[in-house]
Amino acid sequence: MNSSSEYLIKKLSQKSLRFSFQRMKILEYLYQHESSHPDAEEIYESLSNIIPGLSKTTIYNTLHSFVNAGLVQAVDIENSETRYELSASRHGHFICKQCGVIHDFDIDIDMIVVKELAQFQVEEKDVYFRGLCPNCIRIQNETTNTIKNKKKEAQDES
Amino acid sequence: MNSSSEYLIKKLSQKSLRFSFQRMKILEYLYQHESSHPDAEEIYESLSNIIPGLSKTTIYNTLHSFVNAGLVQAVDIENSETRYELSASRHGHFICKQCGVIHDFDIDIDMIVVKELAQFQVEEKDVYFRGLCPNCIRIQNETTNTIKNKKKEAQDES
DNA sequence: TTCTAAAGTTGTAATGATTACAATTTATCC
DNA sequence: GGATAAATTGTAATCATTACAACTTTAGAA
Repeated sequence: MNSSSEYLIKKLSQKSLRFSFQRMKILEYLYQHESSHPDAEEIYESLSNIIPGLSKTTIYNTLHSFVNAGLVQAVDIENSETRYELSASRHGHFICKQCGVIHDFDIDIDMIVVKELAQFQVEEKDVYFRGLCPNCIRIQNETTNTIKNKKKEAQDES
Repeated sequence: MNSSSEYLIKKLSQKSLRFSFQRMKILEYLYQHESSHPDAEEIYESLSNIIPGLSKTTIYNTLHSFVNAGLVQAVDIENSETRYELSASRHGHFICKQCGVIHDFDIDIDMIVVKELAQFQVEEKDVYFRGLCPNCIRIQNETTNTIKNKKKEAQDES
């Protein structure tokens, strides 16, 4: 057992969770794919190659355990699959409506204090933005220009 | 056809949508249940009594049309069903993890400008808070006190 | 080290919101 | 009134997630 496993064992036991190879690999996967915000399916597909006989139920169980323990955060910006990321400093999430890419952005969410909610116990704050990412804006503009040019050509010909 | 239907016809035609009894009733339902943020199922159950033979597909189709037209907003604070509300001034949504009630709160979302997203085209901004509502906090405290009292009684008896 | 109970894993079946689709009906425009 | 595109309906399919029961592994006690 290597040192990173020992570190994880400590980390997990602090949260009353037991160590397992599956859990180690799932957490490792999230660590190595921080920016892509993988969903359960993606994690399952990738780890199936490393862990023969891995069950998708394990992926779901583990992710839930991690979320409950505060190790991992669920990103529910899509109404289809839940995506996951390691718990880190709070930030906002932008999702591109076109290509689906999720982009993290810094935002001081703790700064957002709502007087109206004084009597409420606010435990989680999520800021979700939706729109077009720079890449998709560029593609859209190129397409629009092509159409305009085609129209112009047609007019010139007539 | 009464005046409110005429108003709706105008409103719908502005969005290139046709009038129908179903659409009128769905919009009416959302209007009369603004604070409860109903989901498709709830709308369907309620309107089935008024519109015999109503199809759930119609509820989904209509809600999608309304959202596309900007008449209605989807609230995806729960990872299960999507809930709906009439488009109004932007506000935040708080959901109670215990009882599921959704509470709207005023927040100047337009104020939230993220320099990092200058190259992005931000079309929608959602602020979702999660935690406990005042009512559930009260219930929780009462339960806790009851347990404490029971423990104390047990100690006193021994 | 061995034993044991609790926790984790697995596979399959079920759930439940949402969508696809084709037939029928309806609204709008001429 | 008739034509046409749009809306409605009902049924079947989809797909992420959960329920559950049998089996395996972990962690701590003996």
